[in-house]
Amino acid sequence: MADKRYPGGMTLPAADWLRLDQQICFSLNAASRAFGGVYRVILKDLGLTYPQYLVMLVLWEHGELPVKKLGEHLRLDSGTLSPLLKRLEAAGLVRRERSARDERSVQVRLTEEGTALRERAVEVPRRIATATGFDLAELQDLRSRLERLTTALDGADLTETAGRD
Amino acid sequence: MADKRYPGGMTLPAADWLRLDQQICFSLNAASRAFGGVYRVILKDLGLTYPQYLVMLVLWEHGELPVKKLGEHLRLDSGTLSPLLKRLEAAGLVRRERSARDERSVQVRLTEEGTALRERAVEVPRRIATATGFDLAELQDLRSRLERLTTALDGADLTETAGRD
DNA sequence: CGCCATTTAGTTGTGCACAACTTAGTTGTG
DNA sequence: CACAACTAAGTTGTGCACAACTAAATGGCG
Repeated sequence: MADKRYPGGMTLPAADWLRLDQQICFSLNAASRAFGGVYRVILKDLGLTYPQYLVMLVLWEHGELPVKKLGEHLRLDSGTLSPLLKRLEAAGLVRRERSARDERSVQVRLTEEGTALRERAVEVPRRIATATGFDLAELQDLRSRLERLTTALDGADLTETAGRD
Repeated sequence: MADKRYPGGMTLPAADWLRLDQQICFSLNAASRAFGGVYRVILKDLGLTYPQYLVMLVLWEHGELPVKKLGEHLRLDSGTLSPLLKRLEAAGLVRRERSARDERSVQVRLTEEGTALRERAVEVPRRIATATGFDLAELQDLRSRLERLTTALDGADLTETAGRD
């Protein structure tokens, strides 16, 4: 119980694992929130929150989409998207309408105003990138590591439940 | 406006920046939430949420702390911590008491139950690390990159406001 | 001492994430 | 066709993040 074998072949005392774990999960969490803070300031001009901006990015790239597809792109479910989209609609940036072909589905499409907002958003990424202090290669590298991490976490087998064997 | 110089000396069309930006901010966000999902499952046994676990980690490492110091460690303010600590107190894991020396300050300390929970928590980090599929060196490296990122973002000068130059 | 700026927690309100559930529409099968 | 299984979106409830604010205590400074 004191030491644990690990993929890299290295071992650490369990007490140190607690500290390391704290550092890693915390850094990720902190970086994510720091990012959110920077976006919050920069997006204020556009009247968007960070998650709303992500939705708009997807719509600018893919055009009209059903809520379901939007959720797949963003890894979000209708519980999060429904109220968010309602706010975007209230802001006049998107419209939601039931698909005629499949009445279960709701198509989300940009309004003229929503499409126009893209012009004002094109400068956001550069400002964000500058704020990170990272160069392009580093950002790309970080992105690929994070995607690998997310894939691993999503596919992780967590059945090794506490007490049982 | 089409191309932007960038620290690394590389350039990209603005439209591609929008896509890249989407990828990077989104991967960080997604990784953070994927982490949260894994923690949620693993911490269920301990009756903790992920932010509550972070608070417990700090308390296990540093012992009794005022809310203010706790917030500095976790990059959180009282608006988040106050209700969270109230829930931890309701769960019997911590106690909060006004400092006698400075009555503005509230000391947060572990109860016996809270201290004892550490024994059951020591296996969490290993399970998390395994779920990431990363080896120790990669995790350390990722952590240091994320910390550098957070520092840069926190210190970023965002005064380059929209319209002006 | 009296007064005011500062500091520390806490409260309120908004928005997001997510589990669990509801509602309505669709599809497959006998 | 009837009916069960499934699917899409929305709703409800809990908890977190954060801005803006309030309340109370502290610490200077004239």
